[in-house]
Amino acid sequence: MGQKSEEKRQFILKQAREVFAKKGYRAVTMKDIVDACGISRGGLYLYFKSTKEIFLALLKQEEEKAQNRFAEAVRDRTSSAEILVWYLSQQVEALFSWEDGLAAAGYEYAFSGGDVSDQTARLDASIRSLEYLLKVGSRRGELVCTDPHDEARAICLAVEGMRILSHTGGIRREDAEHDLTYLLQRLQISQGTAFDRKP
Amino acid sequence: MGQKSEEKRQFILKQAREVFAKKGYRAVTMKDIVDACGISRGGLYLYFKSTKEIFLALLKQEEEKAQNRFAEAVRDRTSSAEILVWYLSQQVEALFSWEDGLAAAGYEYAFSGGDVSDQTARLDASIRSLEYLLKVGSRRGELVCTDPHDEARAICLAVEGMRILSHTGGIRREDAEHDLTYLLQRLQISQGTAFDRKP
Amino acid sequence: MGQKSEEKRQFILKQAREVFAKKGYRAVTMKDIVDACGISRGGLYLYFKSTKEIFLALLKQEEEKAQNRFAEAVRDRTSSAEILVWYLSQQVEALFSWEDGLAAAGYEYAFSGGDVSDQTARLDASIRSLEYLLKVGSRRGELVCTDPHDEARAICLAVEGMRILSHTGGIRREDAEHDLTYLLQRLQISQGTAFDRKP
Amino acid sequence: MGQKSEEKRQFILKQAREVFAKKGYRAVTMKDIVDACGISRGGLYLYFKSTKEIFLALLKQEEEKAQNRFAEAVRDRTSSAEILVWYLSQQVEALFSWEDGLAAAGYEYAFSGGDVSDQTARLDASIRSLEYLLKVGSRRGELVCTDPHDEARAICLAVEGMRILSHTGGIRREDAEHDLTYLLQRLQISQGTAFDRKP
DNA sequence: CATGAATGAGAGTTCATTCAT
DNA sequence: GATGAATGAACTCTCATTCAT
Repeated sequence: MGQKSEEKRQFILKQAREVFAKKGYRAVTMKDIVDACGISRGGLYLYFKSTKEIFLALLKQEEEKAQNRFAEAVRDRTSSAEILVWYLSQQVEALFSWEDGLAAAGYEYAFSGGDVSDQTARLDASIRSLEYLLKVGSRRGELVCTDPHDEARAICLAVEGMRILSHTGGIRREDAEHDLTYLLQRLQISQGTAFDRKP
Repeated sequence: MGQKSEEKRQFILKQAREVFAKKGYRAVTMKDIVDACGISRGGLYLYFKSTKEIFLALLKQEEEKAQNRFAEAVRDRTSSAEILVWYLSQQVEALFSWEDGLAAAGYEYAFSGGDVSDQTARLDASIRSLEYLLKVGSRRGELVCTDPHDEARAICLAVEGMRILSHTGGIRREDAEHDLTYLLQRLQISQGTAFDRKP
Repeated sequence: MGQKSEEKRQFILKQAREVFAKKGYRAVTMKDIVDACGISRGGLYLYFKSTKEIFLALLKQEEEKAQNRFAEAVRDRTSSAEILVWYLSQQVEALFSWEDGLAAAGYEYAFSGGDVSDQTARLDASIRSLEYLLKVGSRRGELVCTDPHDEARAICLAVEGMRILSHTGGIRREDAEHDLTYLLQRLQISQGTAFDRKP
Repeated sequence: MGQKSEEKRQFILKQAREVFAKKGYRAVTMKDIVDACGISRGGLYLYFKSTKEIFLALLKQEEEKAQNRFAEAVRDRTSSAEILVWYLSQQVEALFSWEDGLAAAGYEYAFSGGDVSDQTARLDASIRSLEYLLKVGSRRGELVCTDPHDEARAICLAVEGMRILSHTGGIRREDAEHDLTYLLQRLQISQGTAFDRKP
C-alpha cells in the first residue's frame, strides 16, 4: 500500500545497520545489504535506491533514539546532578555497545561530504541539555560550576573524543569510565547522588 | 634503491598527500594518484603496491612531524605553562589548516580496520607530554592541577573531540579557540605567561 | 471478453499511443505503459504480453484510419484533381501533427526487424489510389499525366521522404508544403480546382 | 601515444559498423561491440565511453564518404547530365548494398533525440549539388528543367523515401531503379548521355 | 479480474593489477 | 626502470515477468 511493507523496510534497516556497523559507510555496497537480508537485488531497490538513502534512514532512527535518551534520563529523577550523572554515564556506556555502532559509519559519511546538519544539531542539543543541568544543579547547590556553557562544551568535546577513540580502538571501556569520573569529580557533585549512577 | 628512486618516492608521497587530504582514504584509487603524479600506472606499482601502502607511508611521516612538534614547543621556552599553552594552541590551530589534512583520511583508515597502533601511540605520547608539563608546572606554581594524569587525559580527549568536529564541520575555528581558552583557564595559569601564546 | 475488458483494452491503447509517440518504439518499457495507464503491472499483462503486442494493435488501428482517409477524401468531391489535392495535402499536414505520432516508432519497429507487411500494404494502397486518381483525372482533362503509375510512385516516395524528414527534424512544415505544391504544379492541374484545397 | 592505438580504434569502428548495421542503434550494447571485437569489456572503454560515441564516430566517417561521392562523380565527367545520372544512380545503388548499412541506425539515432545537424547538413549539401547540376545542365541544353531548386528538392525527397523504404523492406532494388529512371526521364536528358550510366 | 511485491538476468561502468614493449 | 594498453572481476541499476493474495 503506502510504502510497500513497512515491516520489510524495518527488517532491511535492521540488517543494514549491522552491515554499516561492521564495514563503515563507503565500503558498503547494495550487494552487501542484499546478501545480509537474503532478498533479491531488485527487491532492495523497491525500498531504497542507494546505500546513502538507507544510511540516512538509519541516522534518522538514531536521532530519535538520542532524543529519547535525555527524556529517559530525566524521568524518575529529581536531582539535576543525578540526571547529569546518569545521562553522561549512559552515553559513555553506549560507546562500547552495539548502540553506537553507526558512529564510525556516521563519521565516514560526514567525511564523504554528506550532510552533517543532523549530527551538528544533535551535538548542539546535547550541549544545551548539559548546560541546563549544570545551571540548575549549580543554583540548587548540587554541584559546583561557575561557567555552565563553557563547561558543557568542554564535557561534550571530551565525550566526542571518547567516541572517536572508542571506535578506532584508541581507548578502552575502563579508561573511558575513569575519564568520565574525573570530569564529574571536577563538578564536586555532593555525595549521595553521584555514585548510584550506573544505568 | 638508488637515490633517484627515493626522490621519486618522496614526490609520489607529496602528491598523494593532497589526494588523501581531498578525497579521504577509501575513495582514493591508484588512478587518482597516478593522475596526480603524472606518471604511468605501472610506474606507481614499482614504488607502492596499494593505496594502503602509500597511506601508511604518509602516516609514518605524520608521526615524525608530531614528535618534532613537542620538541619545538620546548625549545626556547623555560616556563612549563608557556610550553603547555603554546603546544596546545598550536595543535588547535593545526586542526583548521592544511597541516591536519590527513586526519579525516586517518579516521577513515581506522574505521576500515586498518592498524591504529601508530595513532594510539601518538595519543599516548601526547598525554604523557601534557602530564609532564602539568606536573612540573604545578610543582613550580605556574599553574594549578591536583591530578596531572587525569587532567592531561581530559584535555587530550577534548582536543580529539575538536579534531573530529573540525573535520566534519561541527565546530568553527573561533569556537575551538574559545574552548581551548576555557580549558586553560581552569588551570589558573598565572598571568604573564598565558596570553602571549599564539604560535 | 466482456465489454468491460474491451473498454479497458482501448484505454490502454489510448495511453500507450502517447507513450510510443513520445519515446519511439524500442525505448518503451512495460513500466512506461503501466505508469501512463495508472494500472498495475500484472493488470497490463492480462491484456498484452509485450510492448510489441501493444504496438501491433496500435498499427492495426492506424491502418484502419488510413483506409478511412481516402474514403473521406472521395466523399463530397467529384473532380479527381480535387480529391488528389485534398488527399495529399491532408497527408502532408498530418506529418506535422499528432496524427502521425506513431510514424517514428513505426520506422523503429521496422528497423527492429518487425513485420512490415502492414506498412508495405499501406504504401501500396496509397500508390494504387493515387494512380487511379491520376488516370481518371488525366482522362477527364483535369490534369496532365502521361505515366500515372510511375508518377504515383514518384509522389508517394517524395511524401515518404517528407515523412521521415519531418520526424528527424530535417524539414519544416512550410518547406514540405512548398514541395507538395511543386509536385502538384507539375501535374498542371487546371485552375479552379487546385487552390481551395486546404483540408 | 596520442589516442591509444589508432589501428585498434579503426578496428573497433569496423566491427561496430556491422553491429549497428545489423541491430540498429538503440538495441546495440557495449557488450555487443565487445563481443564483435573479441576484446575485454574494459578495453573498449579505453577507446569509447558509450555506444553513442562510437556511433557518432561512424557517422563522421560516413559524412566524409558522402563528400567524396560527389567529387568522384564529377571527376572524369564533363557533361552535367552525365554527372547527375551517375551521382543519383550510385546513390540508389548504395541503398541496397552494405554501403548504406548505417542508414537505419542513423534514423533510429535521430528518433532517439540525437543531434541531427550532420544529417540535415548532408541532405542540404545533396540538394545544393543537384540544383547546381540541373541549372548548368539546363543552360547547356543537356536537360530540361524550369525550376532547378524545387526539382532538386523533389528528387532528393524521393531518394530519401527510397532510402527509408529500402531499409524497411518496403521497396525492392528493381523498383527503386525503375523509379529513378522515371525521375530522370522527366528531365528529358538528351540521348547519348543518359544510358551509359551505371556506376 | 486485479494487484504490486519479488525475482534475476543483463546492461553500463570503474578499477586494481598485469605484462609486453 | 618505466610505460600504458589490456584484462576481468565487481558494483550499480533497470526491467520483463511471475505469483501469492
